[in-house]
Amino acid sequence: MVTIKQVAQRAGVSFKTVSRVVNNDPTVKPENRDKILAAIEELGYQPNIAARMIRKKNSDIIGFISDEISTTPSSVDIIRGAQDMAWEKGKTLMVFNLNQKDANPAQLFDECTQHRAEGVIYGAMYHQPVSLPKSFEKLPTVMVNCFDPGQKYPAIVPDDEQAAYYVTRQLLAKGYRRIAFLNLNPDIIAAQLRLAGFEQALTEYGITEDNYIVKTIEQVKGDKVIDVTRDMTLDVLDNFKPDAILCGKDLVAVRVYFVLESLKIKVAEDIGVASFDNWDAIPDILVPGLSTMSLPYYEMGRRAVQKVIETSEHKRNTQSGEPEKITCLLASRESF
Amino acid sequence: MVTIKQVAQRAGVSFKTVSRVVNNDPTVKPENRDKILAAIEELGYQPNIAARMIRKKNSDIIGFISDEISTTPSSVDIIRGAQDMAWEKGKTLMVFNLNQKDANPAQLFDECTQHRAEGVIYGAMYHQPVSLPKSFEKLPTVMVNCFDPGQKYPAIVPDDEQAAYYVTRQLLAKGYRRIAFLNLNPDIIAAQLRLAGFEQALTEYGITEDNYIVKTIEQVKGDKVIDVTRDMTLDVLDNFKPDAILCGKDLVAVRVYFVLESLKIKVAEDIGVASFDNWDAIPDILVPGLSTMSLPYYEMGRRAVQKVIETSEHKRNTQSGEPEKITCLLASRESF
DNA sequence: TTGTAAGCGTTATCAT
DNA sequence: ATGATAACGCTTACAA
Repeated sequence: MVTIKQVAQRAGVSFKTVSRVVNNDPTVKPENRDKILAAIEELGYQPNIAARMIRKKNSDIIGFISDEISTTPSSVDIIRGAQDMAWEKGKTLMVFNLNQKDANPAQLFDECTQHRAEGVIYGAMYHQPVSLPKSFEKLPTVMVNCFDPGQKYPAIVPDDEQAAYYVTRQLLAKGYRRIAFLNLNPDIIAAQLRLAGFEQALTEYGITEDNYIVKTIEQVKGDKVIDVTRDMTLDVLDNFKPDAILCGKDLVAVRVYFVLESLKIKVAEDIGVASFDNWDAIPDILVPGLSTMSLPYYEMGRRAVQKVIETSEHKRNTQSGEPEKITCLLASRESF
Repeated sequence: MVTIKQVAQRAGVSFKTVSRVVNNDPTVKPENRDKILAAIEELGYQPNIAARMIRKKNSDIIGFISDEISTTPSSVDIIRGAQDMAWEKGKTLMVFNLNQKDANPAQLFDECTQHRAEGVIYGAMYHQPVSLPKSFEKLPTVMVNCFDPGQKYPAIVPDDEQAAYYVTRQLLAKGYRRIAFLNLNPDIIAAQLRLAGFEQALTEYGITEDNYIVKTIEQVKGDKVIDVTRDMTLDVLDNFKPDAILCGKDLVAVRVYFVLESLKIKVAEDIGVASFDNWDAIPDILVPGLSTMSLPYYEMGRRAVQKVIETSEHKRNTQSGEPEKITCLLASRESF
C-alpha cells in the first residue's frame, strides 16, 4: 500500500506537507498542493484510517449490534437509516448480528471496544424491554426498538400508542362505528400500547364498550404460539358484525383479506380494513391496497445514530428518562 | 483507554510480555501469565485493533457493498450469511449500502481501501449483470447475486435454472400434467434461466407445447411496469385450464391464491401451486402453506466470504470463469 | 509556508 | 523466558 511518504517523495516535499494537503490544511503553497494532488492521483494513495485513528483519538466508528433472532425484514430499515445518518455525519457503522450459535452481546460489545467505537447502538427486532450486560456502560449506548427497564440508556422506539390512536381516529372520522381490533399477543409491548391508543380514540368519540371489540390473534397452545386469525375473523364477523377491522400487523391483514374474499365481503366497500407495519410489498400486493400505519424504522435508525453521537460528544450516558417515541405515519391506500 | 503498557506496569513486567500473553505466545512463565491475565481483567484491557493493524499487515476486514436500490428483504440473508462466515473465520464484515443520494460504488470502495479491507464483496438485490468501476480491480472482489458480464470477478449466484428444473420435475412426479408458468419479466436473468429449466424438465417428461403455457406477470405500460397477475391468472384458468400453476415469486403466489379463493378453487385439492423465493413469512401465511423453491441467500453470503478469503490468500483475482451457482432447495409445504 | 521530532498502541527483531 | 529498540503510517507540537 502506498503511504504518505511515497507521495511526498514523488511530489518532492516532506511527508508532513502531504499530510497537510490530505487534511485540507490551507497553509500549503498552491503550487505544492497541485504537485501533491497529482502524486496522490498517480499513486492511488488512500489514507490509512487505522494509522490515523491511533494518533487522533477518535475512530469515527459507531457499533450497531442487532438482535436478529426473529428476522423481521422491515427492521432492516433501522440499519439502513442508521447507515445513512452515519454516512451523513462522516461516521462508519460497524454492524454485528447476534446469531444464536456463539456470539453474545458482551462479545460483540468487546468487538466494538476493540475497534474503539465511539458509541454503540443496540437494536431489537421488535419493540421490547432488553437488559444489556453491564459492559455496555463503558461506551455511550443507545437502544433502538427496545429499551432498558431501568432507563439506563437513551432509547428510540416507535410511538405505538400514537399509531393506534391516529389510525383509529382516521377510521372514526370516515364514519366507521363498530371496529374490531385483532391485536397482537398482549405480552408484547406494542400490543399494550396500541390497545391504549385505540381505546383513547374511541373514548374521545364516545364509542362505548358494546360498539368495539378487541381480540388476540395468537393463542398459546402448550409451549407453542399459534395464529388463530382466521377463526377470530370469522368469529368476529359472525358475532360482532364490525364495519371495520384493525389488524395487529400486515400479515394478519393478509389472512383477514382471505377470509373476506371467501365470504364475498368487499374490502373498503363492505368493510374497512386497517393495519400496522407497512411491511414492504405486502400492502401493495393486496387488492384494494392496504392502508396501514408504517413503523418508522428508517427514521428510528437515523435518530439512534444522531443520539449516540450527541451522547458521545457530551459524554453523558445516564439519566436518560423515557424512551424517545418516533411518530408513525399512515401509509394511506384504499382499504378504508 | 487502557493500553498494553498500563497492564505491564500493573503486572510488573515489560509491555512486550503482555503482548505475548495477548497473542497466546506460549513462551511466558505461567506465573507471569496469571499475573498479566489478572491485570488485564482488573483494568478491562481491550487490544486496540487499529494499532495492531498498522503493524501487522492484515486488517481482517472484509468490505460488503450492497446495492439496496430495490429493498428485497430476503436478500438481507446474504448479509447475514456473510457475517456469520466472517465471524467464523475471525474476520469483520464492514457493510456499506448504496443509497441513491450520494454514495456511489467507487466511493464505497475507497472507504474499504481506507480501512485496508482484505477484499470486497459486491452484492446485488436481485440476480443481474453488474459492471463495477475499474477501482475494484485493486482488491480481491467477489460478486454475489450478480456477475460481471466479462467474468472479471468470481461470482456467486442462485442456480435459477436448477430451481425451475427441480420444482417442475417435482410437479410432474406428483402427476401434474398441465402446468402454467407465470414467469417474471423476461428481461430478468432469473426469468430466462427458470424458463430454460422449466422447459428442460417438461421435455424430459415428454410434455409437448400444447400441454404447458408460459405467461409474464409484468407488462410495460409506457415507462411503467405494472403487475397483471390477476388478469393473467384468470386468463390462464379460463383458456388453458392448468392442473398446476408455477409462480415467478411468492408475491405472485399470494395474488394467485386470491384469485383461486374468489373462484372457490381449492389449492392442492383442485390445483397445485408452486413458486420461487421462500420469502420470509409469506409462504406460511398462506393456507395451505406454499411449497416454494427457496433462494439460497444465506448460503450465498457464506460462500462469498469464503471465496473472497480464498482469493485474497492466493492473490489472484482474474480468470474467474462462470459464476458459481448455489443450489436451491424446495421448501415443501402443502400447496402441491 | 514548510519541516523535524515525538508520539499513538501495537508487533517484529534481536539481544540477553 | 524476557526485554530493549525499532518500526508501522499517521497526527501533533514546535521550530525554522
